[in-house]
Amino acid sequence: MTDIKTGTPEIARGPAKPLSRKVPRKAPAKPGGTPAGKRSGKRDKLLDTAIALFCKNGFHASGIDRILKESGVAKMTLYNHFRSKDDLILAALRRYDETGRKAFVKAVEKMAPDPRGRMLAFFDIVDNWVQDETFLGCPFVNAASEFHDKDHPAHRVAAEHKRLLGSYMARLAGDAGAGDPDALARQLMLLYEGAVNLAHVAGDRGAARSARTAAAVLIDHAVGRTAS
Amino acid sequence: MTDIKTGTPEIARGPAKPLSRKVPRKAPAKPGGTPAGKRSGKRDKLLDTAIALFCKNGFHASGIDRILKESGVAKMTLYNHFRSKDDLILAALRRYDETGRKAFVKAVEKMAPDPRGRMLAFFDIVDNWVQDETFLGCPFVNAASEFHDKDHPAHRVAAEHKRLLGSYMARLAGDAGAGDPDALARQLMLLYEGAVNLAHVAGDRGAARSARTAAAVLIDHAVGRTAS
DNA sequence: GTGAAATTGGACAGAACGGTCTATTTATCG
DNA sequence: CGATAAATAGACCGTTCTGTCCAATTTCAC
Repeated sequence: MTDIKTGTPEIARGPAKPLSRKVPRKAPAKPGGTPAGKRSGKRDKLLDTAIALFCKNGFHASGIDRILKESGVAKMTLYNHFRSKDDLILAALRRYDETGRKAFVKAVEKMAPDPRGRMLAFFDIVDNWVQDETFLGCPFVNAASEFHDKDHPAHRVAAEHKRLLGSYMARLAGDAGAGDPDALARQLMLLYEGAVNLAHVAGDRGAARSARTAAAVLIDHAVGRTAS
Repeated sequence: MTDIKTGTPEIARGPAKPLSRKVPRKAPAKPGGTPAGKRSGKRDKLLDTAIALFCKNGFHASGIDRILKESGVAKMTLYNHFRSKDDLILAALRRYDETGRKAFVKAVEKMAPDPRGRMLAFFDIVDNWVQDETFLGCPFVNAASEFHDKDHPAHRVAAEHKRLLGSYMARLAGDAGAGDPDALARQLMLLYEGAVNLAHVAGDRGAARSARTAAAVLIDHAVGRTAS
């Protein structure tokens, strides 16, 4: 793990040494082009188990041995795919960011066709999320909580996740005709962040619905004011 | 620490066994009434050091030995005042809640005399907070992140902290003449929570100012709509 | 089948963890 | 002063942690 005394994360820069002895098997690279399919089942299994345990019990509190036991993978397999626990944490967060964000956007766009409706759908999806019994807070907020150093890779991934989500919201705000899309998006992201965290910390089940109501007010204010 | 396998916090209920051999020295209880003064300097020092380290490095990542070294207190002194590390965490959070919330309210009331001004002052103070170089996120969000179990005492303290802050905001909203003070307060608390967390996770320095702008819109909407 | 790579289980190391115990010193108050 | 309680340093215990090493086995491409 990162040495908390020096505060220097040891895996900040990309891979230096190859992880596996040679090139990992991965795609056979047939000229015909066989679809990659299950590239590395063990790796995926590790990442799935890891992110689940990190979400449930925290990053520091989730031991390697626990992850291995739960995933049914041998220790050396883990250390062939990842350099360290920090590296595993980082990979799990990155994966969760990509898949989670894609799924989120997809759900939003499926729920409403117009930008205003999509901005509101944002909060409907959050409502579904926080009402879920398995809801354990935003994994990226949790990551930033355990890795306070802004230069820590895990914190960086968390910040980037929030930034990308905000960019999407700004695009919607622009499409909706807001005079200052970035300003509106920022305000809506405040409500989003607030809803997720109040739901988690205070156990407020209705946080997302309140956020939606407030969002509607802010949207109308921002759009109506400059559109009229 | 709490056994993460069973998930059962062992210090949920109040003190069962006395911590010190006899009654701690504390106030001499002279009939004349000598002011308590420094009741237990060591205990306070431990709590101060502990909360600082917990904020900086996290709860799990802050070892007992580190806290002792930093505070210059012997290990047995700690275990005479607190039953366990979990107990120390809890006491530190409780103390931070009380002093922090009092200071917050005091600053708000000093900054503006009227309820509407005070609701906005809320966000000015948050702005000061998050702009501070030493800002490390909300300790209670951090606590809830590391102790996900809603029944864990630390999570409970965090939830109570948010609830009390929300109650204060609701009182202001009522005084300001909002038709539904609880609803407005909830919306403003969403902005508060969002500002603190976006500032921390995404490093957004302007989050609190954006929150203030949005808060003004929501306040005017809630008050003007029902007051007219 | 053959050979190379991936995976396995388990032992192991070295450090850090929370917590206990004891013997000793320091401070406080009647 | 003398009694009593608080605080001290440090050894110590059992556990858990990340990470390493190895010999044996399985998987897969050809």
